[in-house]
Amino acid sequence: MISQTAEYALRAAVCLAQYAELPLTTQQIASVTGVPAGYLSKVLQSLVKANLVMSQRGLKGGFVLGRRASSLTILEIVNAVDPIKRIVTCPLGIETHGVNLCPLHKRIDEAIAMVETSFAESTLAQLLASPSKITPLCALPSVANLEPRQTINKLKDEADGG
Amino acid sequence: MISQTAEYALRAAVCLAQYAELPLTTQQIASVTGVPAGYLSKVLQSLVKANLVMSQRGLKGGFVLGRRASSLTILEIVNAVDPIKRIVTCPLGIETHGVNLCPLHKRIDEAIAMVETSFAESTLAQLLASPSKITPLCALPSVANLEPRQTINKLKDEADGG
DNA sequence: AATAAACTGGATATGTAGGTCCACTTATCC
DNA sequence: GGATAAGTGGACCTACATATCCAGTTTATT
Repeated sequence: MISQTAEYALRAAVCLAQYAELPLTTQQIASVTGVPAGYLSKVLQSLVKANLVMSQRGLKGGFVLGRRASSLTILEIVNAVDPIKRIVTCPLGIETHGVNLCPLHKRIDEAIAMVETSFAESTLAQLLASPSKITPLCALPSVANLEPRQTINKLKDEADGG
Repeated sequence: MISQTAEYALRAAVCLAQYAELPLTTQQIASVTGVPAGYLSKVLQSLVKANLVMSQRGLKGGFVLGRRASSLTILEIVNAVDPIKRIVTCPLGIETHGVNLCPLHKRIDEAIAMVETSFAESTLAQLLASPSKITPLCALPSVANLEPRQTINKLKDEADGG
C-alpha cells in the first residue's frame, strides 16, 4: 500500500513532532522508531530536501520539524519520499481518449484518490492528539532516555525570520 | 499503490470477462491487454490456483473466468496475486498492546481498509457495465481480430456440475 | 498415432527498493 | 585550534518484483 520508505518517513516525522523543538540525532530517531539508522539517514535527507524537516550539522546538531506539526500532513511526508501517483493517462499507452480513463483504471484511480485525500486531511498534530491510550509509535523508549539538549536557535531563527 | 502484477491480473480478468465464455490464449490476452506474454502466463497461473480463472490445456485451450463476472470482485483478483495486507500488529514489533495500534498505524490502516472495501464492492461486471464511452481496457484491438473459437464444454460442465 | 497448439513449471536474467559503509564536511566545546 | 559529535554524499551490496526463456505435458485434430 505505502512503501517501507514512506512508512519510515512517517515514523521519523511523528517522532520529531513528539519532541517538538528538541533536535534529535539520526541515532536517537532510529532507536525510537526502529528504523535502520543508515537508511533513516537517507530518508531524513529526503525530508530535508522537501523542506519538511530542518537539519543542523555538527556537535549538538540533529533534526527538527520544519513547520508546525499542525500544518504537516501525512500526504506531504509520504510525497516527499515516495510520491503517490494518480493515474492520469491510460496505462496501456492509448492516447486516443486523452484524459478519459477506461472503467478499470478509473476505478483504481478513485481508490488512490481516496487515500490521497485521507492522507491530506491527517496532520501530525492530529496523530499526537489522538485519544488513543497508546502514544504514537507505541514503542517510544521513554523521553527520559534522551538527554535534554539545547534547542538550536539558528534553526529557529531561520524558520521564523526567513 | 497496487503492484504492477496486480494491475496486470486485473487487465487479464477484465479481458476474460469481456469475451465471456470464449477461451482466450495467453497470447490473445497479452495482445489485448499489453501485458508481456511471458509474465502474463505467470499471473494467469496465480489466478488459476486461486480458482478465479479456469484453464484448458492443449489445442483450442485457453483461459475463461471461473465464475460469473458479477460475482468476481477487484479485491479477489488483487488478493490472488498480491494480497492487500491490513496492519494487524504494531510494525515496531511491540507486543505490549495486543491488537491496539498506535495512532499513526491506525490511520494508515484505515486508508488500507478504505481501499479494501472499495475493491471488495467493485465487480468485473460493474466495470463492463460502466456508462463510460470508453470500453474497459480502452485499447481492445477489436474483438474482430480474435478468431471465434468453440467454447470448451468440459470447462463449463465442471463449473456448472461441480 | 502423429502433429501442432496451448498450458505448466523451473531456471535464469534484470531493475528497483531497501539497506550498509565510509570518507568528507560542519559545528560545538574546551 | 584541536577533538569530537553530528549531518552529507557517494559507492556499494542485497532482496525481491518483474520479466524472459525453454523444456515438458496435455489435448484437439487429422
